Amino acid sequence: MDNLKLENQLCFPLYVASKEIVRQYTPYLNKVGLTYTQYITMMVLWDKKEINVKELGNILFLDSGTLTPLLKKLEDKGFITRSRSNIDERNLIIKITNNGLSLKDKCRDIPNCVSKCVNLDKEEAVMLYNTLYKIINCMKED
Amino acid sequence: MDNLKLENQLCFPLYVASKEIVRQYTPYLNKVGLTYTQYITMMVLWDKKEINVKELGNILFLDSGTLTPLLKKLEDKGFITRSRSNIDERNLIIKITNNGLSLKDKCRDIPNCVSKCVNLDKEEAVMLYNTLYKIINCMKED
DNA sequence: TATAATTAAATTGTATACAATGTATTGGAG
DNA sequence: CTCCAATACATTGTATACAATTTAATTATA
Repeated sequence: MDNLKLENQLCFPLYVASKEIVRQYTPYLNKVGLTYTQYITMMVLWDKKEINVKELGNILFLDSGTLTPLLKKLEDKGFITRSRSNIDERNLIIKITNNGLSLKDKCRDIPNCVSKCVNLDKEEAVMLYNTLYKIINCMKED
Repeated sequence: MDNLKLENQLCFPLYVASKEIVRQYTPYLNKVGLTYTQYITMMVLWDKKEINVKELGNILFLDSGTLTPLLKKLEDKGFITRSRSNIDERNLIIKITNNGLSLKDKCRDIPNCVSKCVNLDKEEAVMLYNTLYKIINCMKED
């Protein structure tokens, strides 16, 4: 068995499924003025209201090279504010605005719309979820 | 249950796992002078020797906007050639070079190195593989 | 057979990703 | 208190991704 054949890779369907799922989100997210990465960033903010870039990066698995320009765009759109911490000027505090909070209502149906395109039964979805986090945690350790 | 919480998403661990796996490949691929996308492109070429951009895009789920610059880079590195078809000048034929063929030997151990970082038992891996292709096929239909 | 429609790549524009580097701030050792 | 290491974020450079448009070649149709 050739271990350098595309059909024998696990990484390839992972890479494709990830891209294609993100693509399914795109038309819905366009309507509310978000990209996929901006959307998951807003999810953290809907939950935490306030967070610094470092913590946000830890949660989203993204670094400042990705987050800095992305957060500036979310600020331009009026969904968040960016301000330095008084306690430690190195920290940039991201706060959600009222505009950003009310955006959540507009996104309410998006997860359902997308999950309809992915016909997994609940058992299969739970299995996938657990396996993916197992992979992620394996790699976190290094 | 809040369907806009990050922990309740299936797409998010998929997105993270995909990125992090690709990142695991990076140091090994650097040694042979490839990026991840170039690597999966070479996998197709190792198998098929010759293919046009359209077919390649269908296999890899990538469009010409991604492939055109990528294939130019692979040509610069001497792993492939790019030439128009005589039968239909619209088609660009990608052919693997001897240099590209011998690159495969240098990549032989890479899948094993990476899979060591992902501690899945065989049953779990097969399940993941099947679920991912199920998702991909669902979305192919639209 | 002229012309319209289709197709295959290439190009353009926008938005990630991430390694590597730079910069400003803070904390700690002497 | 001073200098040095560490930390947080920003910047730079390279490489995807993909929607939308353009260009060139081919096919279908009136």
